[in-house]
Amino acid sequence: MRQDLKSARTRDLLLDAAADVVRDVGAAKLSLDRVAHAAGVSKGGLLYHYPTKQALIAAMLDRTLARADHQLHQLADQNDRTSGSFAQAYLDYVRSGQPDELDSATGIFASAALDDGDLGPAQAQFSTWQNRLIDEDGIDPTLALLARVVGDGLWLIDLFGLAPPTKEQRGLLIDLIEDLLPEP
Amino acid sequence: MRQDLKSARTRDLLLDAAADVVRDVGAAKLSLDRVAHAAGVSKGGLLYHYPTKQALIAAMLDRTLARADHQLHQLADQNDRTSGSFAQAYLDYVRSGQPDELDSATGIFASAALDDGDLGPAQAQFSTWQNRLIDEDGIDPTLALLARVVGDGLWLIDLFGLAPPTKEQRGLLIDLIEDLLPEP
DNA sequence: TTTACTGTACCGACTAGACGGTTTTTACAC
DNA sequence: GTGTAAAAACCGTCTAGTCGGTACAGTAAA
Repeated sequence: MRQDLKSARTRDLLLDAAADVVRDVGAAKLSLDRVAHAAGVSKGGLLYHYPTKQALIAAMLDRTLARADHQLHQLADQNDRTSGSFAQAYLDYVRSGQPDELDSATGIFASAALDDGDLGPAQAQFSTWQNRLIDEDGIDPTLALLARVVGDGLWLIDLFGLAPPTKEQRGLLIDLIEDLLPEP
Repeated sequence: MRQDLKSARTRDLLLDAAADVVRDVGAAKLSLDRVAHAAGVSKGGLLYHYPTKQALIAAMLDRTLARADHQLHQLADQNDRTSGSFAQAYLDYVRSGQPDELDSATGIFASAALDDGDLGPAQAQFSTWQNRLIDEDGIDPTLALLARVVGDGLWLIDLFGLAPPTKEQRGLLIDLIEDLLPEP
């Protein structure tokens, strides 16, 4: 239906705007007025789609997690390994550095920082990834955990800007871990 | 001077209370009234010591970083290695899991989440640690970076509760990395 | 007629910070 | 030691403003 398409487009636009606001002025100054204005939509229009601020933030988080999950699975399918393909994907995901991961981070960040801060969906998603790595990736669980912790570590270090390593340092680190993984 | 002692005690008390508030109700609901009430002090009294909310948060962050830095150096002095003692300390710091690291995290978390979110001091501190690991620890820089990223990764995963690994998994992971480090 | 909005006005709750006043502690003269 | 004046530490209220959410009347399109 055209309405649904248009509606979905506006809803995505609103999430984009909310992510922009978080990136530009910080999660604490994420207000409905600001998001509506950034999206070129009236406050009433925003509330038509997301009736509460909590709903808006939950949607940001959902989209963030869905996108990351999709990209991880795509990366896992691309590399032709008999085992460790998900661990490999985890490393591939953070190899290059900060492309739009910062954008992706805003969902989690906003949800964590804001009022209720329901990180439940994020915790569930990370738990799923962790299980997939540990139980179903066919490699030593400790190696899988290593890939996961390094991946998440680099990603979170980038998110907060806590002295992120250079691209070269990052590349060497990931090379080192890939050498530990069994042959494809 | 006695004033200084008493004053310092109250200031510490206020920082403790602020950390409690962040832990109990979340960083977004950290208000001056709440902190003052939690500390058993009036709002005016709080503002006497920390004239703005920003100053209070900055002080939380400072104390958090100073404590972590102190503990890291203490751990580094304890282990008798000719090289890699700081990397070893980094791993020791996160081996056990969440003792009071969550408490330690509140400073960074609150600062990041709240209004201005000046993470400058934290970024500087992490940068100092990173340099110390890479340049002065006498081991392969990539191994040093590995210890750092795994340490920070586990710590940040704990902070957000993003499917933290069990104590056993954590122990095996750190054992694996310690095996990679050169003999003491 | 339904969907998808716009635009404005408004309410109640909350909050940072200012401010004037009060108690406690310290410094020092005697 | 004692009195005392000043400084430090602290109290409680008030103000100005923000923000989430509601309400509602209207509009354009399908």
